[in-house]
Amino acid sequence: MSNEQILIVEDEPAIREMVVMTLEMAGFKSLQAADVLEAHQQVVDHRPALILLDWMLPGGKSGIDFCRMLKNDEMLCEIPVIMLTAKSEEDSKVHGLDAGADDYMTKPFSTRELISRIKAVLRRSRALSSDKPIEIGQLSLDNKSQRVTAHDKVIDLGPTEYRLLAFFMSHPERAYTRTQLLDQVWGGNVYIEDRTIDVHIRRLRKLLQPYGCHTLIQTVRGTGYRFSSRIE
Amino acid sequence: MSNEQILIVEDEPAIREMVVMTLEMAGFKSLQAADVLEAHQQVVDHRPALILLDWMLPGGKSGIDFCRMLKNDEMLCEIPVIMLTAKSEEDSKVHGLDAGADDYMTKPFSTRELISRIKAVLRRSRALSSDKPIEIGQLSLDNKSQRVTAHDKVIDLGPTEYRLLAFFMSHPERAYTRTQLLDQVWGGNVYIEDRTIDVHIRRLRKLLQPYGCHTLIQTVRGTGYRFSSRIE
DNA sequence: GATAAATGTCATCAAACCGTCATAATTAAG
DNA sequence: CTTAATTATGACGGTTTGATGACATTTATC
Repeated sequence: MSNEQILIVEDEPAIREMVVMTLEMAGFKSLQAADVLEAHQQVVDHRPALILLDWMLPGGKSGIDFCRMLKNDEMLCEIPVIMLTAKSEEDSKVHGLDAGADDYMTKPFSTRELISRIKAVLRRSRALSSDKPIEIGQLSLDNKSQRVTAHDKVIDLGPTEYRLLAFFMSHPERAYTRTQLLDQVWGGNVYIEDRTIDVHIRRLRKLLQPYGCHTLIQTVRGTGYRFSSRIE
Repeated sequence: MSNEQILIVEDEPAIREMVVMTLEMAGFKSLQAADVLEAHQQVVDHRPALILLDWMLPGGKSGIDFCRMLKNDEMLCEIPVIMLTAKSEEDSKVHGLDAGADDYMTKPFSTRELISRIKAVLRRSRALSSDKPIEIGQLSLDNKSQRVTAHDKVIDLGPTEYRLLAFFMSHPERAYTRTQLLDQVWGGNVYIEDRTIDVHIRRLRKLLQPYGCHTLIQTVRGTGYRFSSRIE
């Protein structure tokens, strides 16, 4: 049921048109907005499946603010957001992710890359709600029964470890800061020490160790952690 | 596929048409309704084998209300319901199940997934009304004679324990919250304490214990319970 | 109407889970 | 090689959660 609409929020018409073309060639329907106000209208009216959001926008509110607002809205926070930033604003990567964006891209980007990222994000955002288990390496996480198995053996995780692993497995191959993990796994507005993450990572690793899967959770020094099936 | 009619309740004609097409390609007959009023009419007139129900509907009554109403109706509560929700309303999956829905899907969804879920739900609902008992592990539940046996010995269960076990055995390998169990087993809108579930679980386990089947009912800490033949 | 079975609620207990800290180990930089 | 920064790890106390037994009320049965 590909009623999938993708909203592109971008002030420069040329870029917007280009993206729309790309999207339609790939079989997506698209919506457009030139500023935050229009964007908000479109989101409320059509509930797009994904939002491409320029970091710099005219008017009082920037893209980051808009993203924050979305992610704080109970009804809208599940819509995945890909932030678009100019190369000179590279630093904004971190800020973009902190605002709750699901991915970011630096302009200029190739149409191929755009489509592939969009598909990746959509796939990810569906993964958890689907009733098929997520399988990575020897690990299999079944959200329906809330159970994790490795080599067909059931691994008994506590609630928090389960949520943490579920997040990692639905967002693999990318590093997250402790703050991001707190936001995503614990949910916003918690007053928890950053370092507590270390302890939960430790516990998770310990539980995965007997199955040799602890190597999947990798430390990214100076940043945080990453779940990856690639060997470090 | 026999004379099975599936009712799709959805206000947007485009989506409705697409679903109808999908259903017919898979060999199902279909009925349509755009709002709760029409839906009710169709249900009374044709008694469909299954209902696809949009969560958001125009008019005073929402899909959830309609579902609750069905599940409270002695005559209609056996008709399985699959709730359709927009992606951004993901939280509603809990509420959907709480209202007594048998499954939920988030839009947009693939036609393949739709058909597979429909078949799964129909299979489940047939299992209970079929002549053949449900057998899991050593346990056998025969809905015709309303009896449960293990190793050919009859286990004497109270009505509530029987319904609880019947629900579990027709929905294995999935974690349910206490609230969901209340709505599914006790029927919607009951004013019963969540914790009461614990007691019934306890009673059920105690009765199954002599046959070693108590391990089938598993605690999912922080969530609720699960019926599973896989060892923990 | 009396007895027995079934059911919902509560109080209590034990286990688990979680967040924090102190300290050890590791890594990076000078 | 030293030092500073960062992460790993073990332990602790408080809190939450589920298990369990007892009890009161309702329902069914004779």
